[in-house]
Amino acid sequence: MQKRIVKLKQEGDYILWQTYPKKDEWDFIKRYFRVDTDYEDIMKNILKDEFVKKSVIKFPDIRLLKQDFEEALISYMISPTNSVKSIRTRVRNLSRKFGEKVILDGHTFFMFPKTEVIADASLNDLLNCSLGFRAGRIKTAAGIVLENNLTKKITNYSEEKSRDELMKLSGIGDKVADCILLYSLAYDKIIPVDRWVQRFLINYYNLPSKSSYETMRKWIRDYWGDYAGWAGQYLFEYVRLYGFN
DNA sequence: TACCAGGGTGTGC
DNA sequence: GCACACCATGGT
Repeated sequence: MQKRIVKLKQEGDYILWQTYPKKDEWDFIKRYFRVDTDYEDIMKNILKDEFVKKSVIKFPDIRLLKQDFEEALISYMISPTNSVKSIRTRVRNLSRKFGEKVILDGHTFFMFPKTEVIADASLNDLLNCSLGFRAGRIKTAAGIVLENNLTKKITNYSEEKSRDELMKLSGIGDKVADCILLYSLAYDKIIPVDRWVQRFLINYYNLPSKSSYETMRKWIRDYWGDYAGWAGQYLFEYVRLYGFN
């Protein structure tokens, strides 16, 4: 997918948008923001308890996005043992160093880098983006994605096959694979189980504190079903802001 | 300053 | 299968 700059503005109940480049603007907006999503159906499925209910009330406007596959893959490979703030900084470092520079309305933007640029980058340049031990893995993964034409192929794979292929890449385990599956390939039944999700599963839903990833994945699927990913998104925001009081 | 961060890998059992 | 050390680096 082509990289874009998106300008959004809320006016009452309406969102105004503008993208650069302008070509296929509506197609992009529709896809990226998942405009066709049936929220009533989602709510019908996930509002099963007081925890989800109060999270939805607190953050009613949270939406899942459908992000570019390669951008999601590289971004989430940066995430392990990093804070959200650090991840943002490092993604920005990458964009500033390797991304296309665009000046629009007097503002300077840097697009997220093309995968071939990451694959061809020197390890030293990647390390200068503060990627640390992830730098080599990201460079290698970028190369493999291109060689195997994974971006195209994965759209024809099942969820399981997609996860298997992603986890063949060094630096992608269960959680990162699930992030890519949810945020880019829109498998809405997935909740990527990170530290915060573990905490709310244990503290709210009484799962044993040493449950395996697979155990949690199964529990999530049984309990929330096809739209678990949405429930996870609301709960995640809630516990991060308000903790477990 | 010491501790934690939207985990993954390798090793040892 | 599970436990554990280690991994770079920034933020607080």
